[in-house]
Amino acid sequence: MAAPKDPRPCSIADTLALVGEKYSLLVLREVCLGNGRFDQLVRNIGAPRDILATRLRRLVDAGLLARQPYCERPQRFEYRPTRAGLELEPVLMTLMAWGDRHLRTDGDRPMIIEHSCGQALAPVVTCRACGDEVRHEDLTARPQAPGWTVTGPTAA
Amino acid sequence: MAAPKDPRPCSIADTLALVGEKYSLLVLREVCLGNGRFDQLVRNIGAPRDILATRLRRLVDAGLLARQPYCERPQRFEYRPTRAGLELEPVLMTLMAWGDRHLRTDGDRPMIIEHSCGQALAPVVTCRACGDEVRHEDLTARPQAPGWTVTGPTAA
DNA sequence: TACGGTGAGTTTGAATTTCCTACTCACCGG
DNA sequence: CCGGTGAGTAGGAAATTCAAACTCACCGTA
Repeated sequence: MAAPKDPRPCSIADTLALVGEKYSLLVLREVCLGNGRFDQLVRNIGAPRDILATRLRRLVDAGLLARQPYCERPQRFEYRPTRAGLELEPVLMTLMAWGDRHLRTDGDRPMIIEHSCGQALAPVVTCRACGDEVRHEDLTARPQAPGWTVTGPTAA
Repeated sequence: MAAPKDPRPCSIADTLALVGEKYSLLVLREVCLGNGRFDQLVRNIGAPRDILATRLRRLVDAGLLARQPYCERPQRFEYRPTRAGLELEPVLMTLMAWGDRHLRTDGDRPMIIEHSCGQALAPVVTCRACGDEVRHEDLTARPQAPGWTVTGPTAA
């Protein structure tokens, strides 16, 4: 999934090169839920075992997961999210919200995340500076590196 | 990329089944930037033309993109994001922010998005109800459908 | 001590996708 | 007429994925 051909330096592409392969983000979902054992992951994600092993290695190497023994004799391991891995959780929340809104009719949500404020979590992406919700019309792309051309009027 | 084996109903998995294939989110990046023409996409993304054609068909079918003629005689088309497609832009912003933070050293960001408030956009995922930034410790998973087991103490 | 079971993978060969290059088709401009 | 552009399609080689079986280490129990 490395992108040797992508002519543009881009943090979206770089991030996807790490977590954009099939199953990778579902692995993150599971470890964030606390289901970090190999066979749990196989069952819950439905991925072939060999592919899962490959993904796990990659995520550990990238520093998104840590492989921790949870019992010596017999050695057993559990995958847990690192700080960096946890920082991708908002992406998962946002994807889930999008799917709930666009892929499901009405209130048949398979999972609700409860926030500490007591409400069901409805994630909103906001601007740290002003606090407003991020909307397409409010964004303007400012390329900082060569390789970018932005044709649209408002861009982002 | 359909997930016939995934034993869990999950909006994250469903959303990724739609936009999780290689290049799909980069296509969305480009169309959000206004670069919606086929050859632009090929150049900017670095995808093989046939794969790109497949992805575009899929995204149009899913209602994330619209294929609009921008000139008759010779017929030429441009892909533009629909409302639903634009609603995935926050996901892109969040992925970009993560990549900027974890995959790059210091200030070599390839792209800065300027928000209408005048500041460089730093996207933060917040809870719509209370406005607080979403943090892992504040989340609890409440499965609504069968097929879910959540082992972790705090989950999400 | 043998027997079946679990966790965590690895191996193997077939099925699927991707990749790359070339090709098409419609048109335009000189 | 000639070369060039936009938007794809075609063909075969290369890389990935898949499913099922296999390994290895260990545990509980009978």
